[in-house]
Amino acid sequence: MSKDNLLDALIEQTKLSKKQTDKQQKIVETAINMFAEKGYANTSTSEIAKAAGVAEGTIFRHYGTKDNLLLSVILPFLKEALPGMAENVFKEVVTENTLHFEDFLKGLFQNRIAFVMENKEIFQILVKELLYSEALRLELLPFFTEIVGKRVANMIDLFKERGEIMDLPTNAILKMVATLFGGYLVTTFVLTNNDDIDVEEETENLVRFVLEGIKK
Amino acid sequence: MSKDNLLDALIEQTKLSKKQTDKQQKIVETAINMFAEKGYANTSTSEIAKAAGVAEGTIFRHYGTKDNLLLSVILPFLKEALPGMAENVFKEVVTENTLHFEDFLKGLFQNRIAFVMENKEIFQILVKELLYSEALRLELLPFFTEIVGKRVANMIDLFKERGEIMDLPTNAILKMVATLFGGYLVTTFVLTNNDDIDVEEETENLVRFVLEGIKK
Amino acid sequence: MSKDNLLDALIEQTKLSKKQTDKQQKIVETAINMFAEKGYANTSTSEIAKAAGVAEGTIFRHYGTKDNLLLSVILPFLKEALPGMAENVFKEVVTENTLHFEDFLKGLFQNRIAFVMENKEIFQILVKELLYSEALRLELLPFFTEIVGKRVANMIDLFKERGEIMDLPTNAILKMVATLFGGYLVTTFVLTNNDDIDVEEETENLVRFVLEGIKK
Amino acid sequence: MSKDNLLDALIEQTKLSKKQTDKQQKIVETAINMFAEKGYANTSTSEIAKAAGVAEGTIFRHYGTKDNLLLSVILPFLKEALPGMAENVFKEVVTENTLHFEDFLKGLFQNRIAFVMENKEIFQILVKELLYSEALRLELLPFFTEIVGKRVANMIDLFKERGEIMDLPTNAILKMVATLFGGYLVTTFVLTNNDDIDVEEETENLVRFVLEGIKK
DNA sequence: CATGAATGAGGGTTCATTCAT
DNA sequence: AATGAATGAACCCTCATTCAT
Repeated sequence: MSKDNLLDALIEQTKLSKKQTDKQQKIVETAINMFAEKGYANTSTSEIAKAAGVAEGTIFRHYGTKDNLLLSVILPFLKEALPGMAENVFKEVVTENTLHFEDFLKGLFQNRIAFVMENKEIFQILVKELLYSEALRLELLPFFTEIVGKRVANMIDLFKERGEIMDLPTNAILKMVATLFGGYLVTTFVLTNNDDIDVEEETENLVRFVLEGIKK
Repeated sequence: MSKDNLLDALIEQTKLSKKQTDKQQKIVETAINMFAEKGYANTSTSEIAKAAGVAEGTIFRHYGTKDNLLLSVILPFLKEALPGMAENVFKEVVTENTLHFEDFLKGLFQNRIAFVMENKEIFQILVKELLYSEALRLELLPFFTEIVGKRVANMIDLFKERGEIMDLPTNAILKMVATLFGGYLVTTFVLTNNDDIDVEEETENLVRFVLEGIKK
Repeated sequence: MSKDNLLDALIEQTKLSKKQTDKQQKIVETAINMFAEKGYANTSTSEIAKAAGVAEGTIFRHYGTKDNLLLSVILPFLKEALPGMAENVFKEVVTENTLHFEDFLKGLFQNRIAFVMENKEIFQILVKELLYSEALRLELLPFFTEIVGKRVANMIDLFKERGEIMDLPTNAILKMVATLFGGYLVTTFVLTNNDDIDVEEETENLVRFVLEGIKK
Repeated sequence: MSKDNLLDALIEQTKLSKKQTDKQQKIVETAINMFAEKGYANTSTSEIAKAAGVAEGTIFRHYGTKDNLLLSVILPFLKEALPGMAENVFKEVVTENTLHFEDFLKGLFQNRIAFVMENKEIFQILVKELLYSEALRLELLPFFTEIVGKRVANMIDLFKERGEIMDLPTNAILKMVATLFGGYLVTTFVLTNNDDIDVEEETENLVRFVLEGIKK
């Protein structure tokens, strides 16, 4: 990561979104596939160029750096996954029908699983690089905790007040739920490459587990 | 991973365990630190050599390839973590005092957390490379499921019969527990570098969550 | 230098002097600044294009090659500095007031210092590339000796006959004077970037040194 | 120039002077020839490698950087040319036989001309890069003025007191002499590649010119 | 057993130049 | 006339690996 500040890059990119060339699109597409498959460090720009049917120089004309190409792949994903999510998702998910925490959880899980399924490859890249690059980790994790964590924490607090949730520290609850759901996403979409998933059923299982555990 | 069969390598290594030179020990030690910190792909053999106070040739004299050095780092860990665990751990954990599933779970979690804490760096390497290398993934995951999964599944079955656990498919239960515990280990020891953990308390939280969920 | 013959280029250019576009002018201007500052080899056409506010293609549309752009920068300077000088300068400098060699020398030095000061950047480029490019050197130096050297030699001969100058080989005298004056120009305008110079005084010093040396 | 401080590099290098491999020697030799001929910027490391009969990697194994290779070429030259000169040369040159300034000047010129002749190619490199690289210029020129300039200034002062030299500002005199001699070295050994020089005679001419000028 | 010089394939990147628009 | 996307050769540099000592 050459960019010092991911957020700045994110914002800047939103502005710049000049229309892409055909070649550019092909490059990004190819890069996504290859990064997802073999990891960023194990994919060479010359491979990408060849696979994209493009001269290697073309990559650098558009993205300047390999690092930057990675950013160009990740940022649009983050842009939709994080801040966007914070607002839109919760609007979608939390409606009048959300009578119980269970409903909220189902909505959230289904929505996010669907999103990751649609962007599975970028999700794979992100997870891999998050583990491999401390820089990325340091920049992204707090950001994530801040934006997403807080919202969910609020919901937990809300339903704690309504008496639906155990009287444990919100943070502890949040951590458990996040760990489980994160673990689920990584296991399902990165470790094993499950393509046909019954989202409904998986969600059901996750939510039941979160709420009731396994004890009879 | 150049080795076609991790298991063969594992077995072979056990035999070969010829006594290590001082230099060899220093090399492996250094490699562990650097692989854990920067990832396998981002660590060069020359760096390792320099940091270990050893000539670069020495590394190749002992390990032949860089890949092989990685194996030499990972295998002893696996050797203890997997098959060894299967037997010894369960012996330790499942005693006459294990009256309830809760006791089993506590014992297992505590034992494994302790083990990972003792081998944190190798665990980091393993997780990172598991994501980065499909070869490693393909070889290790089934192996893991087979050896460890089965044992735990047996325990679940046992306590299902005793009426302590919900009447859900054993696989589903296993998956939830594994996802949560795996997610916990990765989050705690790879994503964030938590050094001071109250194992007792963390275990308590995990077990309670697994058993009862969060619903009041 | 791709052009085989600088003189031909020079002559040709004189004819072609078609009116320049605004863009063209901006390109040349910018090129002069950047070549002078960082040297020809260290300045890329894309840098020039960006700094000139012009598309990179535009440079090549007008100048064909980077080499040619360099020529387009240097040639007009040479055109005025060399053949032009030979005639005009000597007309200006050698008048009825030129009673003594001292007067001639003062006039010549002042005139040329003024000229270089007005074209300092191109002079810097020329000196640098003269050293870096043997082709340019081979083409320019004989030319220079021929055109300028001869004229000055004639003057030296003239004043030798008048008994004002030592009875040494004209060539030896010429070489000394040229070395000193050339060294002066390079030191002052290339090596150190002296901006405020008392031309009068500097000339005075140079001339006195040439004529009388430093011995009491 | 990546090294921030040429002096530090110079000092450090003196210490490190570990014995060179045959290949190393060949590399430096070849680099000297090619840098001198075509300039640093126009010589590629692959060319050097090929010409030296060495793998390109070998260059970088020993010198790390192309910049560093340049330094390895220049520094030993400077080490002998500058500080060494300051002491040794003046000891050689200024003896009891140095009755007059003329003697000093002859000694100095002859000695330095001989030195440059012996190291003609490195001298060419140095001059070229001095013009091309502002960094090098900024670092070297003050250093040069300080070490060498001062010594000569002292001599000038000495002979001014003895009444041998005109009563002009020492600095003005120094500048003239330096400009002439520097100009002479550059013209003779860089601009034109004079191989057979009658050092005796050239020195004679220079000294006479410095002392008496050209006026009858 | 240990060294470290040497290798050469490959990596990311730059750049002058071309050409369709 | 002007653009700027595209090119591909060349550039500097890294690295796992080999081998003579």
